[in-house]
Amino acid sequence: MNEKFLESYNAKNTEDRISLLWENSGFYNPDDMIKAGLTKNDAETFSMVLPPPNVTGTLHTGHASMIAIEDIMTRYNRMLGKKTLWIPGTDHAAIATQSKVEKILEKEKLRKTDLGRENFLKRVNEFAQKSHDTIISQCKKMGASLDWSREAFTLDKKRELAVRTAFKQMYDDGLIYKAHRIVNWDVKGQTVISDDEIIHVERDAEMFTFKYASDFPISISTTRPETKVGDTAVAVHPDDERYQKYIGEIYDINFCGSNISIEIIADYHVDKDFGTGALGVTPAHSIADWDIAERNPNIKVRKVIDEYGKMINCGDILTGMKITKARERVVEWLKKENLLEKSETIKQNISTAERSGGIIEPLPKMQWWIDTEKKFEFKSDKINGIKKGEMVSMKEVMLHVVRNNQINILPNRFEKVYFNWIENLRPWNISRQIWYGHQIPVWYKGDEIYVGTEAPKEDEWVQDEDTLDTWFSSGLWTFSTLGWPDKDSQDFKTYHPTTILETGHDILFFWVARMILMTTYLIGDIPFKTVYMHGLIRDSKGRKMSKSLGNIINPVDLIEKYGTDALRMAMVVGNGPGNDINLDDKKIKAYSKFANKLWNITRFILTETKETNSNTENIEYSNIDLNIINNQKKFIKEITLEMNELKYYIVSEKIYHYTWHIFADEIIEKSKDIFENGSEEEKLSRKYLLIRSIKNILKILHPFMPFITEEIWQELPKSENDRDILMTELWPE
RNA sequence: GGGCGAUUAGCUCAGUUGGCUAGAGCAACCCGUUUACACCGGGUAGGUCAGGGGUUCGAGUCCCUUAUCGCCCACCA
Repeated sequence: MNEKFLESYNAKNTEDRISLLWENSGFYNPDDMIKAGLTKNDAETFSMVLPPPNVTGTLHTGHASMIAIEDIMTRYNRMLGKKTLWIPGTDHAAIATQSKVEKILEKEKLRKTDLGRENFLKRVNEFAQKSHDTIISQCKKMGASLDWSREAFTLDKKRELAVRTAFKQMYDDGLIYKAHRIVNWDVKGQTVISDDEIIHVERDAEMFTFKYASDFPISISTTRPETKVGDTAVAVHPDDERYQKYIGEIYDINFCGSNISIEIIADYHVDKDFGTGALGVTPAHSIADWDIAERNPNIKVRKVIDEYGKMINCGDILTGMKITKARERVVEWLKKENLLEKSETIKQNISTAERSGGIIEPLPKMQWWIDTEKKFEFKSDKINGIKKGEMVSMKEVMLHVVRNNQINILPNRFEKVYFNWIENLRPWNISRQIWYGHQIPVWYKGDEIYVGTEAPKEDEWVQDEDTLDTWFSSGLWTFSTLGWPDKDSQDFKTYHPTTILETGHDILFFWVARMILMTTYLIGDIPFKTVYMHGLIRDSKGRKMSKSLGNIINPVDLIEKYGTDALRMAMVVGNGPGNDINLDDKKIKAYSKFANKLWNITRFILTETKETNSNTENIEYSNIDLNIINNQKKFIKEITLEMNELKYYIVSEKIYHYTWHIFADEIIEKSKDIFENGSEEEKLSRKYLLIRSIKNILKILHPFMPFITEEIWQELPKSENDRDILMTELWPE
């Protein structure tokens, strides 16, 4: 018996060493498993991508729990004998990373424009590289059995080809188009963002009720008086008797120094009972009003706010003013002109940008869009219910594959959320006015336009300056990591579609939906069969972990303190799909005790079975022991079923319970009596039983607590039936 | 405004298709140092399963309703 068993279990002295053993074995890579004869060449496959962490910093506890669950899936399936591939990678995260670096530059009193595009990108790349290295080492500390030989980055060369290929195909099919439409403009971040990157924040706002002019027949209400110089209509409900007589009339007015022309129109969108029942329509600076203008094509669009949040094109008084200043100025003017009728404080949801925190200023702009409603020719016969060549829209396919259960989302309730999102999906704005990301693969030369995977050879072609929404490249992730667009890629043929996608429910729309969109369109197939959504990790009081609360826990600190195995168990036990869990130090501590318990169990067994042969097959077991073996088999059968149903949160607890309270408290305790008073046959039988049991326990516990189980396995006497590395063992029956 | 979730022992939570005499970990209390383990063992106490109503032979589990907390979505100016 190795001397280390004379002391308590020491995770610190064990985990890095075991990590190296696994890595050097090469067995994270399914090809090496096959070469070594440990996996059959024609075995069933299990494949999964690691949701690529953003290179914006370090991993948090949420990542740690994600890695724990996914590694359990991976190790379990590997032990089932499947060709098992878990692909690592990181995400460039465009806006998120760029804003992070801009914030760092701010401290140096620098702006990105001071550096210029090239130098700025150099800074971002340095930052991203550092962050990447930290993330990778954290993944390894967690025991993640990721195949590092296949590591990918959303912004590397191979992924660039995938992005450009996808873009070109969508462009050629007319699904990607350039259009002048109203967008969500982030004044602070100086870029457009998509609808999903908006965070609504409730705030107090002043709502003013007034008339444009004393001879204007209808009063309107607004919280944004400054935008009223951009009004081109007043909309009333078609059935509103108060205003019907005015519909169709046009009024030319001088409003706060600006000449405006207002047509009174009817639109069903207007709520008769809200405010005055009449809505001042500002098509250029309100998304809802833009829609009204689209329904009423004679309504003009007048842009009065520019990209810097300043008033433009609106007369001498306001032009050049900042928005907030202009608001005060208009109110002042209204008062002076005696037009203001009412002013009250109301609660209002204001749109802010997820990353910069700046207020969103809707304004019209030329941008690239993806049309999810336009029909295209479907590419394959792989989706039940859609035939090759059939004309379908992305929206339809996205709904179809989940409705007809070709993709299952767990827990099920998220399917409803998913459907609701798709049904209300607007065109997806994919261009960003930032520098870090995939530059749009479009080149211009005068009026000519070229879209392709490479720049045109001749001179004078200038590439579009915008970059793509980061989710465009992550949408391709399940297949861009497997060699697509190379149609001969062996990985793609073998491992796509992936078996499962495990991720947080906060990125259901951002990522999961976009992967389904991209894959069904480009490949004509699903990206994964099952979506498993884990919950958020909160602190011990159930609060979200955030910088402002100062309650962020670094998983590496927890690992230092309790060991990775204990942390993994704490994150898995009781953590069912979709539910948030509170992470308590006490819980992790409990599982570090469990690791020690297992260690002591091993010590006892090794001491008692010194001279026993390690082959436990074909033994004449006593009746008592046969009974124990049968119960153990029943137990393994039971948890195997639950493993297949992805119920790790139950299985982990059951193994804990079995190991401690059945195996240690009952079976081992009674063994002492047998070794003292039993017959020779009974003693021998019991020794074999203990060896057999500990091996089985190590195997079933291995996906959950890989380090300690491997460490013990390495010290156990092996028989010819045992494999050298527990990670490569087969799941017991 | 729409949708979803949670409410089970002092604390954190399990409890899948209705069969439970309702479980686990931590905390508490009592006993125990018999060589695997005091990071331990044996034991005790603690719950009208948020409230109310219903379906059923039977409900923590299904239905309705109320309350509280939380989350997501939404163009109410």
